[in-house]
Amino acid sequence: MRYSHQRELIRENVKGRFDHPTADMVYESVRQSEPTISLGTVYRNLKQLSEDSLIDTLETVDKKIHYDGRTEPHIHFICTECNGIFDFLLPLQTPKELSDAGFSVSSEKCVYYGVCDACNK
Amino acid sequence: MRYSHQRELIRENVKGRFDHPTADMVYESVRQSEPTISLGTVYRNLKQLSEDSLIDTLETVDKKIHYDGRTEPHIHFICTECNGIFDFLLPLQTPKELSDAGFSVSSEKCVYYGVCDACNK
DNA sequence: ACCGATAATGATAATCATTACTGATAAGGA
DNA sequence: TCCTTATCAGTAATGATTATCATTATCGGT
Repeated sequence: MRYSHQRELIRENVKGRFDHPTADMVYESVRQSEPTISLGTVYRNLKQLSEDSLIDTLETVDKKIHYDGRTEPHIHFICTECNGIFDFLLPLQTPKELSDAGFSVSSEKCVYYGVCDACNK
Repeated sequence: MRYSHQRELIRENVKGRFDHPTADMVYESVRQSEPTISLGTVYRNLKQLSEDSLIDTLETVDKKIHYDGRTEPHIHFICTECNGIFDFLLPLQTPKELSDAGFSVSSEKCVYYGVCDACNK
């Protein structure tokens, strides 16, 4: 991947915030210091950075893709009242530990990624 | 919710299959027995059924919403080679149990849903 | 320091899953 | 049966994301 000033700004922006921004949110933020940057450039680079695992993605909130500067293992807690997204670093808190912290869990969704038995052969 | 023939067909279709279909896949299938059903009707009812927890959703595959007739707790395994979606019923298999079954896990994403501490007050 | 190949950009058009709208139909209580 | 209104079929609109394209920037080689 060849260096580019725009991509570096985008990477630094996502790495330096913890509000799980969408492409548009990153665009608005980076635009403050780089007013001529294009929305397409932001989309293109966010996708590229996540494909190279330099940033992470979170698709389970609304119809938008949210990006996450944290690359260490952690889980997300989504509040069904305020739609806020909270990080909980691993090792994984038990539901009881979460409820003690004031977070009442009503459901969870867990997805594993990997290679299935058929493709492993 | 008032009874409707179309909604019943849609519910039965999703409940009777385990390939995590998209709205379009349900549409094509239900259309076999109900040729005049509208795609908008399928979208409307799938959304309504999932909001009432009669079916489940899975948003983490591609840009489409996948629906799931299983409502009992289970996790999904997504193969990064063939994009297949596999169900693993709870109690949760350990990564070792999965690898023994031929499924090699490379990453996982876990989301809890509930009410955060601020909204609980 | 210049050249050439090509990756990356800005601007904008296209895509496509989903939602909204509209007039007609049908469920179900009075 | 009549009335209210949820639901329908058909279709237009929405909106996030991706593709296109002419121009610009990066960077290894000369």
